[in-house]
Amino acid sequence: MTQDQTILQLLDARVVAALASAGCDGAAAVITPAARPEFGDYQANGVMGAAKARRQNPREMAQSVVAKLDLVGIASKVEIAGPGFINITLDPAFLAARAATALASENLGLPRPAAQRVVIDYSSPNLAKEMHVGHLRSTIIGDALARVLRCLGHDVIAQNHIGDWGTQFGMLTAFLVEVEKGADTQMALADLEDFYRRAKQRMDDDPTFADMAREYVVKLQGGDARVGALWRRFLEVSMHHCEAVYKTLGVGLTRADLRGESSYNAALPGIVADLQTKGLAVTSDGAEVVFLEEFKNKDGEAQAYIVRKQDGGYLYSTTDLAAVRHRVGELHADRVLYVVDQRQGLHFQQLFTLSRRAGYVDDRVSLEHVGFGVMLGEDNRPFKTRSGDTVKLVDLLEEAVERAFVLVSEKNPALAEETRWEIARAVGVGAVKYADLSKNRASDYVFSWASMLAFDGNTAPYLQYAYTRAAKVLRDAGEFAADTPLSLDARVEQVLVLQLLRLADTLNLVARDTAPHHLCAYLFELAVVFSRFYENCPVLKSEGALRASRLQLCQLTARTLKTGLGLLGIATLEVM
RNA sequence: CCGCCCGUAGCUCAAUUGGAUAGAGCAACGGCCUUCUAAGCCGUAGGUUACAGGUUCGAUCCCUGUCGGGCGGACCA
Repeated sequence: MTQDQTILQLLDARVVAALASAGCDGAAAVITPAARPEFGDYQANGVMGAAKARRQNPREMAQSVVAKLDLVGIASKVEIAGPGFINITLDPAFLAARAATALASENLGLPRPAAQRVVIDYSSPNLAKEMHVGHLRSTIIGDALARVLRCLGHDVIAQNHIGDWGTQFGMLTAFLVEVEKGADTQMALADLEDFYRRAKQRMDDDPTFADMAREYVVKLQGGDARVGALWRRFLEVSMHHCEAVYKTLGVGLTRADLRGESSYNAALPGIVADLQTKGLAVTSDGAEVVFLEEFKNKDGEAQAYIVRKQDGGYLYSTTDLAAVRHRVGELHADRVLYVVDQRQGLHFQQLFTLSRRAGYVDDRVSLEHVGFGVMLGEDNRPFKTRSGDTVKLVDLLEEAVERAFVLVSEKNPALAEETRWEIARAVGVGAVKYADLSKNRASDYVFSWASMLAFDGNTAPYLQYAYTRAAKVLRDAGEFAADTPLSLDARVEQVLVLQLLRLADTLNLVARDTAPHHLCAYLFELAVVFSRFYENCPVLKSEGALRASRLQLCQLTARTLKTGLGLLGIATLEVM
């Protein structure tokens, strides 16, 4: 059983109807949760705007809207305040009934909108190197969005657009041949960063090697079997590194989601030829270039978007054009999300403009660059360690788990060591992910070990802790009548239910704005309200219908926290 | 030179897209464990939302300008 409307949507529909009856056809209701407790539970802000547009007195219009407003069985109080706000307090019996429906539902009563096919391009590491902290954001933001959109009933196709093609693979495969004379492949590639550095060094030191590397690029691109085999071996080892990180992170990407740059290689000449045929690409200084007048260069002329270099090589512009054509033409995407850092904003604007002009994407398809800010160091410069390297993702996660283990052992020394490690993994990795996901993705943010590895306050462990508290109460309660009508007498119980019932609105917001931090904020607020309830409303010590009612609130809270954290890719624990 | 993003409490971040008295966490200070896990709860303090104008019933949000940061801008991605 699912609700066909959230409370917010229900109120919106009712207020819109009332506005229409009051002579404001088409006016928006603008419902939001109440800004302050004394304003009730929800407020409608639309009257002021409607009155302004019609040059009428907003207070009077609010009067006539409220007179037409039918909230029988929904609200216990409707008031007009300030310049024309309509404040709505919901009837506790209505809340209780909605909560009961959510409890009885398999999926917490989440609505299922008309499903879209959504292609999400995320993670997309460069396989020439090891994943570093910079890859964290794309990976976990994309993963969270994929989970949320699937939960809402959309058909999500993940595309891990790995960097598995390009000139550096000539150098790497050539170097692989050299090192294999001495050691075995696994050993040599145990540390990819090191391997890359050594290969680069050879390039700089030895002209003969550099020539060989260039020759290998040509061979690889020409389909040479031997170099191709080396390339595949290298990728295999590199993918294992990535998969280890995905496993630790709890990210759902699999081999089936791989669709690397190399897979578009064969399509690139066709893309350029097609752009030429359509009169979009022209030869300029030996390169194939599309001039887009939407974008001006420094002389105020149409800016160049190069799709083939002078030397005949292709660029990521070409690859991305092939990819978007594939995603829309063959995967039939209604919406394509690119979870790629903000610096590539201009590239995506050009890509989107050109792919529409070339007819690869029609107007019904939404192309969205889900850009995120770069990670900065504490000096506000792009994040690097003291030695100038970036921090490897595996090292960050390992550090987080170890610190969490120390803490778990302090708090709960009686637990078996293996159990403590299990908790430490969920807590440590959860903390890192939450620290990142809880921030607005658009702005740059400062990397700090302290805040990534914090376990108090607005952090994943706080949410996990709230879950274990609810779970423990339920375990200790034993059997209870789970269909007892809810009695929401205490205000804190009403507020808890109100928050519980806002999950669907939150997920809609996350899906619309591609912004997982709204879900973090929601879950934090839920945990705060639950903790307040937990402190003020004894559950196991209460009796009869009240006990059963409170146990159901624990149950709905536990399920909501588990679901919500699950959508962020963060594990919950029965004990911590 | 042009373009995009950003500037909010000491620090790290929010603010449901123009709504009411700008909210959290950390750090600081004070209180609460013979009552379901104190990774918790309650309280105090902390703000001219970079600055100056403008638009209107109302601006952190929109417009103009200034200052300060980050990033892009023909052959890396």
